[in-house]
This record gives sequence, structure tokens and C-alpha cells, in this order.
Amino acid sequence: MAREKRATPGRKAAKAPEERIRARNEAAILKAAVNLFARKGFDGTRIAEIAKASKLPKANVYYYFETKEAIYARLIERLLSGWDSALEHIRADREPREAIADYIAAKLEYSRKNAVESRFFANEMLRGGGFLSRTQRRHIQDVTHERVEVVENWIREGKLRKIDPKHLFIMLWASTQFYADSAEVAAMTLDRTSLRRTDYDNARDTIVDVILGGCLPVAGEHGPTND
Amino acid sequence: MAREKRATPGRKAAKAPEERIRARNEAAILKAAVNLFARKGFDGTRIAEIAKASKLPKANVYYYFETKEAIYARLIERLLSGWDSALEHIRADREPREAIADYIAAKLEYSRKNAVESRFFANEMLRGGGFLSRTQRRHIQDVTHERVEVVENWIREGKLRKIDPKHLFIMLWASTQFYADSAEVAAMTLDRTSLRRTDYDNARDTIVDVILGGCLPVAGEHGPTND
DNA sequence: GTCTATAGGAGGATAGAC
DNA sequence: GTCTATCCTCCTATAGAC
Repeated sequence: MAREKRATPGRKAAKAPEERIRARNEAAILKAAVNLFARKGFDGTRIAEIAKASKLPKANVYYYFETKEAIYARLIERLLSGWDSALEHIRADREPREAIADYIAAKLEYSRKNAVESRFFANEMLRGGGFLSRTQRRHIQDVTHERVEVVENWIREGKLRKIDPKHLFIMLWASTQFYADSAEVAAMTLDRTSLRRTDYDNARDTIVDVILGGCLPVAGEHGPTND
Repeated sequence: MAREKRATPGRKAAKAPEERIRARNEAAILKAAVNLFARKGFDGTRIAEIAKASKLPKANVYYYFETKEAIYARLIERLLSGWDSALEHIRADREPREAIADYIAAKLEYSRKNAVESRFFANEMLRGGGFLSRTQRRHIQDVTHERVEVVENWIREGKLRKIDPKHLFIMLWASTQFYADSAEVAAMTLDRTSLRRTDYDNARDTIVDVILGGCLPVAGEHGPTND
């Protein structure tokens, strides 16, 4: 965080031309890097590859980033800042049926549009997550626990069957991320060479259907309602 | 496949001592390798690391395996030969309730006991699955389609709600593999430093509960039954 | 800010003594 | 079968001209 170092401070959006070059090149490097890290992991990715993919000489990559670690760390940071966005749907003032359906749709849409980022994170998890700082781990935990409480309340109110909310969230993450992280297996299963939009739509319908069917109270079954 | 080269052919289990050494060392190499490949991927893993972890000099690793690719390929092969074992539970002559519950339990048990193998496969998927031969892909597809048909039959018989079987299988794979492949996230969510046996038990109960709740026909709802 | 050249070291793989 | 020494390539990172 915090990488402002302008000579002349924020005179509206009148960025100095050097700043624009920097922004453009850094973006190119990060884009190339996240792709490679996602496929080959930290140790498997070569700076030369990143340079080639971002169409910059290798030395320029080092001009913008001190080390390979620095690139990786920036990507982790960027990823985690958007980690929780889909969870916003899980709010106490909503009906669980709509909230959960929206959440699943949002998470799948993220898998579809940001498959590379998802795979990058998956790779970091396989590595053991050693690049995550204590703060970042805490962030993940805090955000999760906040939403777990919402689900617990829904259960107490009888709006959901009695189901372990933490394992439920794990099911949701796993099921939605799979279409990005294991896209090849998904494609093989669905007899495709690569996933299409309709596959994601069907995935969404199925997941919503199964999860809601498994979570919403069955007619005739009663939780501790207050009616 | 096929790596028999005995001077004296199979006189019961009286393996020549050299064979026993070979078996032991190959096993040590493969065990060390699958661990490293799972964490760092193919490109990120160094032969020297494999040698160190298997307590053999680097040159000996090359004595048993021609190249790094050869080690990796052998591991892929070994993995795929056991890929379908859990799917055996999904049989046409069983009741879907028990079959699916058993399948989930078996798959989770695999995640628990063979987390390294699961992560190895996940890593290969992130790599794009380029090491899978055409035959191996076909195997995965065939085995899957076979079980998809079983589920389709259950649906036709009204024993399951009308749910896309392929996406259902993806949900099951994703949900069960997550505890191996993203163990760190699961542990963070469950407030653990590492997953315990009870976590897997709770996972099983939750997944079975949600999936069956979402798949089994609801009382009052009717499929095209033959009664 | 851009880029060539290169240091310094690690990696995959092999030769060949034991 | 075991292992030291070594080849040659490729890697991360830097120096320094433009």
C-alpha cells in the first residue's frame, strides 16, 4: 500500500507523463506476471518470461520492481483487497434465498471474468500460503466470520436449516472457484474444449438449486421460529 | 508402463536384492517428488531438492529416472489409476441416498489421507493439464460419463430431483477436494492451525446434508414416477 | 526511462571412478 | 548401484552507456 511519490502533488488528474509511462508499464508487468504465476507458481516463473510477455526488456522489469518477490507481493495485495466483494451479498437484512443466490452468481461471475486471479490464489494456496502476511490472514478470517454470523442468525431465526455455516461457505467457495481453478476438468466433464458462458449459467442454476434445496427449511420441518 | 527387466523371471516373490533396492529408492524419490511438485509445480521443483528429500545423491535420482519429466509422468500415471475408485459407490443398483453419502465420505477420506496427491493434481490443472495424455483425458471423461448416466437414471426414476448431473459431480469434487487443495483457507475459516479429523467429519456431515437436501425429491413434489 | 552486457550463481544432466 | 566432479545452460540481479 501507499506508493505515491509525485513531485507535484495531486493537481487533479494531471499526471506527469513519466507517471503515465510508469503506470502503463507496471500494469503490463503485473498482468503478465499474474498469468505466469497462476500457471507455474512463484518458483517456476522466470523474470525473463514476465519481461517477454509484457514486451519490456528484462532490465526494465527490475527498474519497476526490485525483485520477483515484490511483483508477487503486489499481486497478492491487489487480490486480497477485492477478496470479499462477493460476500457483501450476505447481509443480515436480506432474505437468505436471494442473498445466497446472488452470492453464488457473483462468485461464479468472478471465476469467469477473473479466472487468472483465482488460479493465482489457488497456486499460492498450494504453495502453503506462505506469502500471506499475518494481517492478510486476519483479514480473511475477519471477513469470513462476519458473514458466518449472518448465516448463524438466519438459522436461529428459522430461515435456514441447521447447517454448519463455515462448511457451507467452504462448499460455496469450492464449487464456484472450481470453474476457474480446475477449468480443464470442468471442460472435460462437460465435453467442451473450453468453458462457455452457458456452462457458467448452468453451473449457477445447479449450484443455487442444490444449495438452496439443502439449506432452506423444508415445509413441515420446523426450526425455533418466533411466529 | 512396463518396466520389468529381471534377469531371472518371477520365481514367486523372491525378488533379487538389487530389485529391492531399486523399489525402495524409486519409492523414496517418488514420495519426495510428489510432495515438491504439489507445492511448487513442475518448473518450480529442483532435482536437487528431490534428491535431498529422498536422501539420495542427485546423480542417483538420474540413475533411476531419465529426466524430471519421467518422474512427473510416473506420478501422473499412478494418480490416474486410482482416480475413479471413489466413484464406484455411484452404482445403478444402489439407492442414491446411500450411494451419494458413501461417495462423499470416500472422497473426503481420500482428501484427508492423500492430500499431497490431490494437491499435485490440482497443480497440474493450474498448469493447464498439459501433461495428461490423450488417453488419460479420455479415461477421465469415460469414467465420469459412466457415472453421469447412473445419476440420469436416478432422475428418470424420480429418485432424484431434476439436476444437471455433470455440475452436480463438479460440486462434489470441488467441495471434497477443497479440504486438501486449499487446506489453509479451510483451516483459517475453521480457526485452526491445521485441519483435524473432526473437521473432516463435520465437513462430511454438512456436505452430505446439503447435497442430499438439494437432490432428493421433496415430499409433495413429484417427478415422472412409475408407481 | 531504456536497454546491452555481464557478473555470479544455480539448475538439469552426464562422465566416469569406485 | 553409488557418488564426486563437472559441463553448459539459464537465472536473478546489477552496472552503466545511451
